Amino acid sequence: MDIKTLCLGVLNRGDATGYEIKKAFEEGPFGHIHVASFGAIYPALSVLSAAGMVVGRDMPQDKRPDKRIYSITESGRRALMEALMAPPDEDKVRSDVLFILFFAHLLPVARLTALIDQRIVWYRNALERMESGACRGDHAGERFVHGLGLAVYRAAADYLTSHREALLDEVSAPDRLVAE
Amino acid sequence: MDIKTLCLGVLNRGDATGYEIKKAFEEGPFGHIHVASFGAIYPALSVLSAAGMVVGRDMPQDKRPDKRIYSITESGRRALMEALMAPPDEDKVRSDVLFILFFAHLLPVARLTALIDQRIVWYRNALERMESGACRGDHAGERFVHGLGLAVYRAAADYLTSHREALLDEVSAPDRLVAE
DNA sequence: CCCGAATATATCGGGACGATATATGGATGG
DNA sequence: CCATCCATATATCGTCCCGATATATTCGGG
Repeated sequence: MDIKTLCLGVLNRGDATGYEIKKAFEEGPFGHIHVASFGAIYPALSVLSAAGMVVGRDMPQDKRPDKRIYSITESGRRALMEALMAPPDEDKVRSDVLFILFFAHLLPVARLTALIDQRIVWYRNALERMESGACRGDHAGERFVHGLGLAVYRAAADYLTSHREALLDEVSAPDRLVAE
Repeated sequence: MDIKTLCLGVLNRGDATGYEIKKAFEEGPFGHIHVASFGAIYPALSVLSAAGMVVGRDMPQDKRPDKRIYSITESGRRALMEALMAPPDEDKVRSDVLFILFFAHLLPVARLTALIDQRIVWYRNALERMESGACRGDHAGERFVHGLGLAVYRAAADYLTSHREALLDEVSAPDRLVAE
């Protein structure tokens, strides 16, 4: 799914600035679905604008930098629908933390502890935010995907909490030195 | 985590070719942790080789294309350790399917059904592969991360199975036409 | 009072992805 | 029986994206 389609998807829910689109992929309704960077969003909005799939209105602000509020057009909605009907790519995950934890036996126990504890905190914060309903929508699909995100995050947080001790015990066991 | 580090991580578990490294990120022990493409792996191995962090031996084969088997060096292990001690980046997820399902109210019910059912099948296959132990390792961290992957995939599969009907009912309800 | 965080847009370089090329053998199927 | 696809194996190349950086201002906390 290219960035242009992602922007159209966000704008289909309501008008937004580039900055607000970014937030939708950070802590908003798309938080656990997709990432997107400024360096991709702003050029994508320019291209979409030139193609007539979105229109932007400049909103000068006093106490803040000027905004440009984008709205999706009929042509944009058609392009979104077309993209939604195309065969989806495979999911792509990149987790530095899991990669590092994979090599737990090579790491100091203090680092392992910090890594796992920080991750549990991260999940707790994400769950709190998502449960607060700040990013829950009206449509069936939004609630379905939101619920899936909650279920997955809860499972991960539970696993980390319940298996944390066992891992730390295992890597700090005395026979580790012998095996080494 | 850049591709060079990912390659070093795989090679730290044992010698491998570029092709085998790719498979480790598809169906191997890193399957649910990280993605990596050929177009990134082969150049990374060349750079690592020039830097002396891996060494490659050419293995001519009769009935197959020739292989180049890489091994990690002491210098490569140091570089891996250094990368493992650096602060990890945030997790990055890209899920076309979840993005599409988010707009369930815009899609034909047949497409929704196919999308969800295919996804359930995908999770079942992944779980079967992971439970078979083909990609379970010896070290504590490998088993920990493996277990986390299982827990998360099971939660996702369960959620999809148990909420599938409700979503399909909701989007095919008669009042959908009225609301439209 | 200053520093950092938040709001807001824009650009640029480096790097990864995905498609494609090449070669071949085994399996699947019409 | 032949054709087509899949698996093995490496390599390159264009396109797109990420992440860092620049710029400007306001608000809140230490």
